[in-house]
Amino acid sequence: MDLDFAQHLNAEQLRAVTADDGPVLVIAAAGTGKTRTLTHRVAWLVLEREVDPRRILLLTFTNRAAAEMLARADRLVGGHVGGLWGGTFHHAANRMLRRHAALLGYGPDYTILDEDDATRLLKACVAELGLKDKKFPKPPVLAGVFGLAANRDVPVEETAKARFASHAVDVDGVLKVHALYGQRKRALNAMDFDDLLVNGLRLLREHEPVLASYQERMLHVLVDEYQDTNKLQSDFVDLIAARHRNLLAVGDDFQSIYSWRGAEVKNILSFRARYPDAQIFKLEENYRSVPDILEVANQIIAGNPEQYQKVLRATRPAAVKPILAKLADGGHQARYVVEKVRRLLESGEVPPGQIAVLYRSHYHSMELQMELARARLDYVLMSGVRFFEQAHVKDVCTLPRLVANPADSLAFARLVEMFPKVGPRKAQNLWKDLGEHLNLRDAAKRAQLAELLPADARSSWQAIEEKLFPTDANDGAVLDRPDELVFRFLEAFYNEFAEDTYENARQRLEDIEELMAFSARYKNTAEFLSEMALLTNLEAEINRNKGQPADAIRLTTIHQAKGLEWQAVIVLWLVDGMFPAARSLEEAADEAEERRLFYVAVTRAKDYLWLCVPRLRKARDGGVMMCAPSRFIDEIDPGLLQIDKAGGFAATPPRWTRWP
DNA sequence: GTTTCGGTTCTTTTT
DNA sequence: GAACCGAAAC
Repeated sequence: MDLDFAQHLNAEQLRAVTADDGPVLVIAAAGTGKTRTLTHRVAWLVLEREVDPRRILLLTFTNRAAAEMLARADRLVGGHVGGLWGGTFHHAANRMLRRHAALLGYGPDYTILDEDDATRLLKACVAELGLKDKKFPKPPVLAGVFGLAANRDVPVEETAKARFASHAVDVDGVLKVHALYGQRKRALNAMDFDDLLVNGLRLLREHEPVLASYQERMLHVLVDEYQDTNKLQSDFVDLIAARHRNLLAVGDDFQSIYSWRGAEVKNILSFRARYPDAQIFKLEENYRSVPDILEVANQIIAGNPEQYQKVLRATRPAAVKPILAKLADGGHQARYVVEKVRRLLESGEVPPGQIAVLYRSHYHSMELQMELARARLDYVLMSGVRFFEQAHVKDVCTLPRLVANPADSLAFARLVEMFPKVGPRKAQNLWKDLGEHLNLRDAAKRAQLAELLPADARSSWQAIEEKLFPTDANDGAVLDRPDELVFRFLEAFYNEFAEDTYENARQRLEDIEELMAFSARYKNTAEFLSEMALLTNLEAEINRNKGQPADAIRLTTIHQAKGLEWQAVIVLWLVDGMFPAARSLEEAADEAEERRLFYVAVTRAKDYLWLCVPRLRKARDGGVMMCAPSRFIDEIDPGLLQIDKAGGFAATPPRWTRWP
């Protein structure tokens, strides 16, 4: 099959796509066809260089990016990229680890702990060590410190000391928690997200034959969003690519927004130092945005000192100026956005799916959500709580988890704590009495559990026992199918439990229906559970709307908007303290990253851009406080923006909820 | 001694 | 919302 590469690509892109073997770095500014370049590179390798797709490794930052690129590459080459390894770093590591887990002392069916699991386990560790104290860091904070240390490949002690420098924190205690947490994970046969990367790297470093086989196999390694790789990830890439040295990294240092997770812009800035023979290509021609939006973007980023100087060159004709909307408060902002969205939709020029509202933090969207609901406008929320991490989803996955990994104490505790008269304490004692192990295939073990449960809880369990293990059927079959397992669990217990527990039980049960449909796609329970842990809500959203792309307005954080584009973009709460976020300024003292985040937001827009600046925000005590416009707004030449004072609206009337 | 319930507080960003 | 805390209920 013939593909005319020169016709599909501009000169810059074509040079990158057809580059010779050896290390290649592509600096791709926003909207310059980064994905196009990567997908065409894959097509080029397969079609022109006749590389077997199974020998190409494509590492991406999100599952969505991987899915999109694979689909596009597949279209380009006419369906011949099957077998290409594509996915996130975590996925790639997981894939290797499943195969070689024993080498590191794990069972092949190790459980992946999501954030919620990890936090619970940490909490238990803190309690066990008797460190529960007002002044001791909370589990999510500890998780953050441990994660940062792991991802930067730096000792926990160092990270903890730096993080708690200004507080009198018991660093010794923190280290003890870390050690115990590690032990517990081992006992559970479980890895958290960081362990996947750490152990993936260890596997390669400590087991020469494994490393050699992957190095030999991966003839070409392509990495997307290279500016957001951390130490572990860049080491991983360097190791895998060391044999053939066909490494192509694509990224944009201006869009590095994950340093808080250990990402190092240094990786992209020092690429040439590590690969002196690297060919470097720059993509600067922007096909996405109108010139005024690009000019705003260029001015924003000019405030940052970076090494790869580049200017976005517009290719589109001039159109409307970006709008700076001066608003009274959050309520006003919400009504203003609804009004603008309405007008865009009425004009017929912009479909709902081409409108996005972006913000720094999830909670910034609360008022708008209410206003959109009131206006009966549909929206899709890429929300804070991941689909798979919602309480009800986790509840129904306890049985599959125990089947896959009988040592999974977290799943066990979650399961029995749903029963009456069983709380954390009882669950812990039960687990001990069961020998810290519950194999559901073992009838005697199940009987033992029934025996140990308090009377009120026993009937709950017996209903489950009868549904799951009817005496006449052959036992194992149900257990191997997560959808069937979940379905029976619903019938025996959870439907009723949900009705009693949740106000919105119906909606939650609908989620579970979706979950069952999703799980039916997987061959076995372990694989399904891995995917569940590694997919974010963004991908879940796509799965849920499969077949019919959601034609609704999108509400999303800027972080999750990375790599996406819309005709119309509205950015909320451009106010000092919210954007830039006060916390990120004090903790990391890194204004530059917040500025890059703003740059990412602005460069998502193709035609229309609104920057919203309310004057008042709610204070913690329920009152209101004045706020200064974001410092980033001041960095933009006022002549570039059209000011909208939105005079037709009034501030939200105060609500007298409390007598002064 | 535990579980359960009701009220209060607080929200950065994600695999 | 959901995580936390304190007090009532078993």
